[in-house]
Amino acid sequence: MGITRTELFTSKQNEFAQIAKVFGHPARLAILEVLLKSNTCICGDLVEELGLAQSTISQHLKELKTANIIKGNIEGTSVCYCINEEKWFELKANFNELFDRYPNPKDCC
Amino acid sequence: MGITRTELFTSKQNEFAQIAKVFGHPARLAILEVLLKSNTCICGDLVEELGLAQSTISQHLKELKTANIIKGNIEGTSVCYCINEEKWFELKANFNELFDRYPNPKDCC
DNA sequence: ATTATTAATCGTAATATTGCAATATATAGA
DNA sequence: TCTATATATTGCAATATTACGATTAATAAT
Repeated sequence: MGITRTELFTSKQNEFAQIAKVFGHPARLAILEVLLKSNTCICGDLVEELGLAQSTISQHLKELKTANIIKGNIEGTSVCYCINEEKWFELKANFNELFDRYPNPKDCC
Repeated sequence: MGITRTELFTSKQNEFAQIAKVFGHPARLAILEVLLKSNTCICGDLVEELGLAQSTISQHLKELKTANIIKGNIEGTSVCYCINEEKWFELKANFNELFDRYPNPKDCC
C-alpha cells in the first residue's frame, strides 16, 4: 500500500524513521556534505555542484528544512543554507543512543 | 520519476543512503529494538510483537538482512535473528564520521 | 505418510518518492 | 518600470515502497 502504519509504532520510532529517511537519499547527503565542507553558508552554488535540475534540488532542500536539519536565510535574491547546529548534534546523539543499545556482552548465535 | 539518479553521486553516498533508508521505517526500527533488547537471538516472536502481517515482517527482515544489519540462523522450523555485530559498529562509525564533519568553529549565519 | 508450524515468496493494490519542465514569486539593478 | 537572476511551487510521469492475502517450502511432530 505504500502507506506506513505509523499507529503501530511509538512516536519516537516514527520520528527517528522520518529523520533516517531524509538521510536516505544520496542527493540530500551530497547537499549536506557541501554544507559541511564549506565553513560558511552556501548561497546558490548547490545547483551547479550536483547534477540535478533546480526544481529537484529545491525539493530536497525543502525536505531537509522541514526536518529541521538545515536552515535557510534569504540574502537578497538568493538564499543561504547552512546546517542547523543544534539539530545536528541532537541527531548525532539520537543515532548513538540507538547504536549504543547493543547488548554487551551478548549471549547468542 | 521515483528513480534515484545514483550515477550522479559517489558510491559512498549511495551506500550510506541505502543504509539510512533501511533505518527509515518504524517497523524496521521496532524489529531492531526487539533484537537489541533481548540479549539473545529472537526466534519467531517478532510477528506477535509488532502488529503487522507475517509476510510484511518477513519482507522487512529481508531488507535488514540484505543490508547485512541482521543475521538469520535456521533453528529447526523457525529462524533466529540477531544483529550483525560487526556491521552494527561499522554503521555507528559511519554515522559518526558524518556527524563529526561539522565544521568547528564555523563562520556564518 | 500426514499434519501442523514457521517463514519465505508471489501477486496485487494503494500510496510515496523522485525528477523535470513549466510556471510563479520575489528581489536587485538598469 | 522593465529586466535579469534566484528560488519555490505546480503538475505530471515513472518508479519504489508498503502492506496483505494466498501460496509455497521446509522441517517437526504424530
